[in-house]
Amino acid sequence: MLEERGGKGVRMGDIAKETGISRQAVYLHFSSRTELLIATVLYTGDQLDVEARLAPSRAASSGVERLRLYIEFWGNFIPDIYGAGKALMMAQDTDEAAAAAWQDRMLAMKDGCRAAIEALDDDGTLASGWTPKKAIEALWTMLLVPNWENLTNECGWSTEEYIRYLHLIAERAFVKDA
Amino acid sequence: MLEERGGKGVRMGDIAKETGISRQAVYLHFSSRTELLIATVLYTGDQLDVEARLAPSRAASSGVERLRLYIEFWGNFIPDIYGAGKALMMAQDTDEAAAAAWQDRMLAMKDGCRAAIEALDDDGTLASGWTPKKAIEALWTMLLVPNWENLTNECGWSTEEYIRYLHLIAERAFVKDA
DNA sequence: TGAGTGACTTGACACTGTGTCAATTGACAC
DNA sequence: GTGTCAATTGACACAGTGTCAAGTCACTCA
Repeated sequence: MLEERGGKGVRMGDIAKETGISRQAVYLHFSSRTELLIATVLYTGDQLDVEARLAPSRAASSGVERLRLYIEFWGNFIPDIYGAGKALMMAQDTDEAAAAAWQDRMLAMKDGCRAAIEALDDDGTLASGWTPKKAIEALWTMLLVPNWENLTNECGWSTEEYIRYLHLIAERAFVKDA
Repeated sequence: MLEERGGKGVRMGDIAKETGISRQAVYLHFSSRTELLIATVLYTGDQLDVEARLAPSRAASSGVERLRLYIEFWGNFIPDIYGAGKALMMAQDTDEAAAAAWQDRMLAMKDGCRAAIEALDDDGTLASGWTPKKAIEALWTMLLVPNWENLTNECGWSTEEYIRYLHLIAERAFVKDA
């Protein structure tokens, strides 16, 4: 349902109706809407076998390749978690627990950015002007979901275009002589 | 108040209390919370004399300079509208009118991106791999408020750092041989 | 057979915040 | 001295989340 509706307009009552149980029964399984959303995000991640999808980028033989493959992983991953993710993002404004949970997921994504930038740095191919820390933060920010949201929803970019142009930007910004 | 609290937790009753009138009297001036937020964003923009601040970038003698000056303008402008802007962004999720109003402001910002990229294109200095349309959309997305929010709030970047590193990224991504 | 248990149901209710409505007040203008 | 305008007070509707109490139904174990 979250996927169908882009994370918007899914209430506890809707979920109950859809599953054929009462609204109160939903609360017997999840103590709050936020807890349900968090569980959904985590479950979705598990189902999609994140580890397997990350394997290529982890196996990369150079920093540049690692960066490319990580962007490719992420660009293909976002669409699959967007519904639940968006709902959690929206809940952030009013719910501390939701904010912390989403923040945690995003910090996990940041680790991938760190790995890519550090690999570049180790190769001596991190572009001039950057400290690794600043480059990690910049790459991380670029990959945040609202950017993907704007490029796909407002600008009509496909997943392929998102990946292609993020490669372009990231390589020019972060890779020496790219 | 919006500025102080980062756009969060300002209710109609709080505004009433702060101004020393009743909550209902607020509704005599603004028919809804969204209308008040929109008015605040527009008023803030007027107060800050956007036109004057934009003058340098408009007077730029090259595409590269125009891009640089536009980023500088924007980087200095965001902090000043962030409070009201954030409140409007948060209202987007539940309120169509808020979404349309914020969208409209962001489209105005996109015009600046268009001017910069087209100036580059006219100079023949738009980097390879881009169509002007895609470059405009990419630059626009980079400059969106959530990115600034992440870099300043989560990463602790100052306005100066934001501007410096956005210059770096944008020039490498969009300017030929930069 | 009958007590206990666990998952679930129904229905009522508290809370928050937005927005509406009706009746009233006090000041100023002509 | 009447009209008007800005504001007031207080009550209320609405949506959505979360809580609570009482009851149902099936299954298990002694």
